[in-house]
Amino acid sequence: MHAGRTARERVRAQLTREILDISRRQLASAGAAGLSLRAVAREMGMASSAMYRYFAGRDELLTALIIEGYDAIGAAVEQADAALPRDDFGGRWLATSAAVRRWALDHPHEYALLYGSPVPGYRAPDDTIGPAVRDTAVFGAIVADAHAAGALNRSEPDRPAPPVFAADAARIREIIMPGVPDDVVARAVAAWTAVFGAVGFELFGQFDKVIEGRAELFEHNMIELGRLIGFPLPRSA
Amino acid sequence: MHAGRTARERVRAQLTREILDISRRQLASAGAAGLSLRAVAREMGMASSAMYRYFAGRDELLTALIIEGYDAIGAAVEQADAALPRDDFGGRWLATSAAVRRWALDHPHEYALLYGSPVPGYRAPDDTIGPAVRDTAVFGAIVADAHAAGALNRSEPDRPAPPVFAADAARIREIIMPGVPDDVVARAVAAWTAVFGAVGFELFGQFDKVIEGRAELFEHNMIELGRLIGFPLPRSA
DNA sequence: TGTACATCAGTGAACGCGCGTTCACTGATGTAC
DNA sequence: TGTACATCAGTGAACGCGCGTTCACTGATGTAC
Repeated sequence: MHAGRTARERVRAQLTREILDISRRQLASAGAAGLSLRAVAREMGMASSAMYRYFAGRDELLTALIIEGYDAIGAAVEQADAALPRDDFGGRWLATSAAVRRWALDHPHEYALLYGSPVPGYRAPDDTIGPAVRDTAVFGAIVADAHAAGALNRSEPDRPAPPVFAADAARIREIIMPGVPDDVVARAVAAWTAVFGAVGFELFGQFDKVIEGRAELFEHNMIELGRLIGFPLPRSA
Repeated sequence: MHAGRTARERVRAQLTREILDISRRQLASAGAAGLSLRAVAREMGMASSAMYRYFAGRDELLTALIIEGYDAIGAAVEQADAALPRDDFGGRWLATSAAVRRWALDHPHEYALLYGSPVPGYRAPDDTIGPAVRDTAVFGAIVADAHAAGALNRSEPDRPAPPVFAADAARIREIIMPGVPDDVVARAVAAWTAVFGAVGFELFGQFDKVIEGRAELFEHNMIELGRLIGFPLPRSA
């Protein structure tokens, strides 16, 4: 199952892959700001000028890495979600948030590229927007499914979302959370950002010398946050 | 009120300040990874070698910036907290979380240096640990005060924290949250990381083209999160 | 108050390194007839 | 099936740049007597 017909096309595809793999590996040592075409070329055993047959420049390479990264974490989250019965909303929430954490721990530098500080001097083109929401779309579907099934119940009384948020909520509803009312969208955003807050703290060192039982605390907190949205979740961990 | 007695000492202190100020400004354009002694020296109108009279090297300069950053955000949070009556626990929570967001928006690159992706090749020395908890200590005091006053009440039933978390909770109690039981510590950690998750998403671009009413959504979500801890908070925004 | 000496800030050249990007080129692969 | 030409991958040298750090030095400031 070779993608291109001619030998040239096949070799090209394979070398492009190799460049991306090596680049991703180099992110780990130098970070995004230090990603260097010359270093990649060196490891490929090619002249640095040959890189320009594959990518128009450093920024285009970065963009490709970002898109692949979003796709990878998105796929991981989709897979975690797909493994559970559609009506196990609490389980799906816990599985997807855990998948985000797992992927982040397994690919710390890619995670930093996607969700950490922006790379100075680099501006992401619009191509990255689509892949960027892949993981969030899974989460949105869980919330939408649970709401449609009438399964979102909270002991906390509901508070209306702020009026200015109505436009944002409408936009979010349209893309990933059909039929979900504003205040639930707001809580969903809160919970989803909290997932990345917890992952970021763990990954970027804020938990160092403070929190040791990280996996357990993460799951515990995800249950609390899931309750905030209203997912049906177990009483005790 | 000059710190040093001799003219030399005063000039030295002033130039050190100037180097730090220029460095901080340069963080903005080049990011932490691109911070360069030579660029700072150029802007100071000095030979690059002269920098070594003030800092032993690039890493020591970075460390100084990190420490000043933690101190600055810590001071901002302290100030926000101090402006409210000690027994207005909900207000103090909202004020401190808002202060974190405010400071981050006002100093995006410093925030990225403190809470974003680690700088590749740089390892923070232990000097940074103390200042790093200054903001968190304020938050811890609010939780501890509220708990001591018996003011933490939730509609959600309590869930015990996971057993492995006991050691972490003890450590946290000792440093910043005296007298607070494990499950409350766990929820406090969840809420505090969620603050930085929300700020990070806003600052690092995840909200671009999605959320416009950011200040309002932030405050709304902080009320939800504050309820999760059990702070007394208003019913409607 | 004045002199002799020690301390320290700042200079400028240099070392050795890496980077992104351009350009004219060689030689291999693919295509049209 | 064979030949002529076009396309494309990859080379290597070069341009112009920036970086951190070291070192021997000059000259000004501070200190002890």
